[in-house]
Amino acid sequence: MDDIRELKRVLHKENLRYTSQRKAVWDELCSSSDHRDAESIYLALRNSGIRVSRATVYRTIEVLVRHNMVRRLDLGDGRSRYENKLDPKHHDHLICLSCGRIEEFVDPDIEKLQEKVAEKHQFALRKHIHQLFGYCKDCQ
Amino acid sequence: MDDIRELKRVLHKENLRYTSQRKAVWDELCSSSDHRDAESIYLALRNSGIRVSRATVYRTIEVLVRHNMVRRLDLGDGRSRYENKLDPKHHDHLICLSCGRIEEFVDPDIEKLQEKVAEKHQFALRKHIHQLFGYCKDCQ
DNA sequence: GTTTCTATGAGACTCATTCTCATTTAGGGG
DNA sequence: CCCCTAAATGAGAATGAGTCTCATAGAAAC
Repeated sequence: MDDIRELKRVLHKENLRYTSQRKAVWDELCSSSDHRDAESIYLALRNSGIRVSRATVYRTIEVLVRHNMVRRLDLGDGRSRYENKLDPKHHDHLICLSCGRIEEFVDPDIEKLQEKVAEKHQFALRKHIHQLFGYCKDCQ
Repeated sequence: MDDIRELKRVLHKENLRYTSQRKAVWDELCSSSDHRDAESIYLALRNSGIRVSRATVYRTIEVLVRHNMVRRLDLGDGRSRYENKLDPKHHDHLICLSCGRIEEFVDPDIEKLQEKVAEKHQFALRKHIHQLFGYCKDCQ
């Protein structure tokens, strides 16, 4: 991956050091486009022999989220999930209540309507959460 | 409040007993249309002299949510909020990132588009979370 | 290489929520 | 009204995701 450049750029900008652990966490988040929780990232790294602690995984994710390289998702089960956000196309999520499967959707009309709602309420919109919960076609 | 009837009906339907604690939690949730967390409900009841435990507050809310009398909100700060849902008009939320103020919104067009998205993905839609985060007019 | 100052790891800690289990209570007979 | 039994409750222990602490390791500057 050459997205390492992006990581270096961001760390440099904040006067943070480029370390093997920060690289490893970012690589792991780039290696799949899944919705990963912190523990699974921690375990994946440990299992591939990388010496890292949970604290560092959390601390690194924190930095990545702050710099918009990673998006934090809350699926309502008490564990945050993270997805690599370098691929810049915005999307929201459909979540199956039975099997947990996650599908992504984009709807420009909804996006526009959201902006109108915010405007009407005089809110300066920064982000949104839009999640549809139901049963996927295999679970109905 | 005469919504006590609704509580009795639901408890009866599930062969659960009508207790003073369950009544108190439900009353408290009806007494304001706010977005309350479990601790504030617990404290409000204790302060008005009602003998109840945190466990019972949580257990009762669980029943109320299961029976659609209460909606659970997740504002992303690690504490669930609850709102009385007897007043049946559905709404979603605008949340101020600075002062925490919550405004409600309804947009029938968005609701319709959501259904279309679910249909396109062959999901049987059960519920959704739609939250807009930004800065309210006082905080900008 | 030495200095300096940030990053890390291990494990303690926090805090919302859930669980356990001994005790109390609701509610249907008698 | 009282009894009986299963369900509900309270107190506090347990859980689990996430954060904090602090001694040590390692990067960057000199």
